[in-house]
Amino acid sequence: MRIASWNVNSVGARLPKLVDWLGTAEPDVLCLQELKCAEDAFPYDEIGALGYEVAAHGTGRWNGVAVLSKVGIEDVRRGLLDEPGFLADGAMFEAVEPRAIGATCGGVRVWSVYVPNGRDITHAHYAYKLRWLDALRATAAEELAELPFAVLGDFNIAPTDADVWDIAEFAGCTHVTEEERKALTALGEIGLAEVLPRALKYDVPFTYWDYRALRFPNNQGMRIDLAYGNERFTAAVTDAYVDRNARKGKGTSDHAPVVVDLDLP
DNA sequence: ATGTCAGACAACGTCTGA
Repeated sequence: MRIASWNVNSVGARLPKLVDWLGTAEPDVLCLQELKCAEDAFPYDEIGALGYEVAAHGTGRWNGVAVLSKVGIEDVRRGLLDEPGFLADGAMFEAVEPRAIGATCGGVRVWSVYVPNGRDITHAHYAYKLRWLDALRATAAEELAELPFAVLGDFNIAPTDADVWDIAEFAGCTHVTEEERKALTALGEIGLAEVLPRALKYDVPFTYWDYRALRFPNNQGMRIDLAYGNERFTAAVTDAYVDRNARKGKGTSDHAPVVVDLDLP
């Protein structure tokens, strides 16, 4: 079974690239992040024509996650256990955002997650990010005993200093702090381990390169799209890689897909 | 060079977020 994850930065804008990629990579299950569309505006027909069922969780302009599957979708769960919301500038109330969706696909329990960015360590969005990660841990802890189980998505955290092109550039920034990395360690403490992908080129399998400043041609990237699985999941992994080819050229996402191959009993 | 995208909006340019 092939399970992948991709932050597409708008499923509408990315539809031609997404259709192409599904045709060549042929994942059985694909976790999407940053749909940037409402649930009912998802391109179900185009994706369904390729043989995928879809479970989407989205409200419009920001965020949005989905699971696509050729091997069935059951027990869909939208949102985390006690998921915190965010009080946006000028908003009257805190809003829970569409950042997590879980589903059982072909006997594997899969979560597609889009962890809050954090913006700046002094910003309320950063505290929100840490609270959100705590809710993710609690939700995973509740579910991971059954079935092969995995959480895949855009974590907006580089697990080690080597996972950014130049750690000196990130002094005092989000994505590389001790607190954020502790949240990843906490996933380990409940029984999840990271599936480490191989790079198709260069040493580090970066998954994200800013559109600006020629970051991709200069390979100034970050490895922030991650996959964590329980023992039953990780023991079945036969290969994992980042498909940086999907980041090449015009009209691409700023993220590349992470692909995990499994040989499940 | 805060350098590029994407989406929404009383809207063909400016804003927010990444």
